[in-house]
Amino acid sequence: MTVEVQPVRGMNDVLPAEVGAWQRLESCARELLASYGYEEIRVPVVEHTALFKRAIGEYTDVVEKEMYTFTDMGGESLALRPEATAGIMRALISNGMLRGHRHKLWCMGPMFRHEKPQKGRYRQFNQIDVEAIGLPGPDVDAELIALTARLWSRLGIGRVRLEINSLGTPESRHAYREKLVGYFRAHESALDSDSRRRLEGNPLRILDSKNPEMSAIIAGAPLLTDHLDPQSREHFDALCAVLQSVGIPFRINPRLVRGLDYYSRTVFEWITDALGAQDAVCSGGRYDGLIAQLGGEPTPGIGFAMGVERVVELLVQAGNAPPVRPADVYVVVSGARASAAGIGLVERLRDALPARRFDLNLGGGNFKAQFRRADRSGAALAVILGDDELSRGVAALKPLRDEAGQSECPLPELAAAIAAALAGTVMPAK
RNA sequence: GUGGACGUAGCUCAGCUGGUAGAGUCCCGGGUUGUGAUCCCGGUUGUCGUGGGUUCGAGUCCCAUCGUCCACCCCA
Repeated sequence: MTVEVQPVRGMNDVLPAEVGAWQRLESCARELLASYGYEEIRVPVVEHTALFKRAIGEYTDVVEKEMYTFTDMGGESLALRPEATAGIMRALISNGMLRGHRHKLWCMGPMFRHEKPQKGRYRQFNQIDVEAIGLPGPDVDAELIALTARLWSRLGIGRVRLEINSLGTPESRHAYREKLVGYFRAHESALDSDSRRRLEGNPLRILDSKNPEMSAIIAGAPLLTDHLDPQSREHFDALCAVLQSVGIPFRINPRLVRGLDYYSRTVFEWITDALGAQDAVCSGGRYDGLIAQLGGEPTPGIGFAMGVERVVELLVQAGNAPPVRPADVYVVVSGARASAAGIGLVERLRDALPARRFDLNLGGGNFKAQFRRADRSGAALAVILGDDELSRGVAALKPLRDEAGQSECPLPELAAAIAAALAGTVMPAK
């Protein structure tokens, strides 16, 4: 295939056969978020590069090597958003929405990261992003997690489990980080090359290493959980208590750290064993310092991002992707007069039965071909209108999915007859 | 960014130690001058991912490149 008709690497089409699973997730999430009092916000896909550097952290992988950055014609450095939180916080500040107000917001759309694609990891990918602003928690932390748990159960997704941790305040995390670096420096000869590199940039991530040879040394490392400041400790204990009281199982993972710099205190991650190496389905945490860091009035916040492609994959694997819904009625026309009258007839049927799906044979074709199309369309019922029927003021009705015979029906009664014939079939969801 | 596997019809795939590309499916037409899933008959479809090289001759061997998948890394 020539290069210009290939999609850009890591950027995928969602085809009609797959789109049902996306719609189910989207409508389910919309409904659920509304029921928890969250409002939708839409923000640009492009922001100033500096915003992401400030928010996410200049020395994170996301900013350092994964951002789609470009200079626009005015000479400004802009970037395709690699995540949504920064843009939403910017919107709250630029629209003067803080001033002590609380906001519960969600946002859905594409994100961009220049990574090497693999299963569950794409260069353009979609997230459902949920943010609660102006609430210090831990009550909102627990509610947000409960919301995600409810989404899984509504979608019938079972292969996920929850891990939580607390990163403490920036101060306590900084103190812990010193201690951790000291420990790893003392064992530097035992570290692999990845871990040595992280010692400078992000020593907390060493704890997350997948290298089995590192597990012994990691097991001996000081734990973040043991170095929390008293308020963070209390916050975290309260969160755990609420989760227990509402019956959401979780595992405390003291090695759970997040990749973006802005997180503090509560972090959580829903992980799965069904997606290969990309096991994070939905993750987030508290970012109490972020808004102030961006120049807004100091305001606490917590949020999470859900990987839509990953959740859709789980939905499909669970067998809960809705099947493509075929037409209810296929209309076969024959002869010049009937062909011309066909569209008028179907338009009247659509007026009478707005929830039903009508597939009018388009593009001609002989009877055999039209019936073949009718069959393959999956329609339950064929309506046949030929010049003969037209001149007698009737149409023929033929059930395609059972052995009931063909019948004729006067045109004025056709809609009622179709409604009766389809009575046993599923009406489409709105 | 690093490593491994793989690219043959729209789709799923076959193609021996190099000899000039095949099956199923799909689609279209006919058998049935107005009746579909089966059956029978017929038909269309390929720069063998791309570009070089070796050879009398390359889908097959070599090199490069692009793409897909998987893992590392990173993360949703």
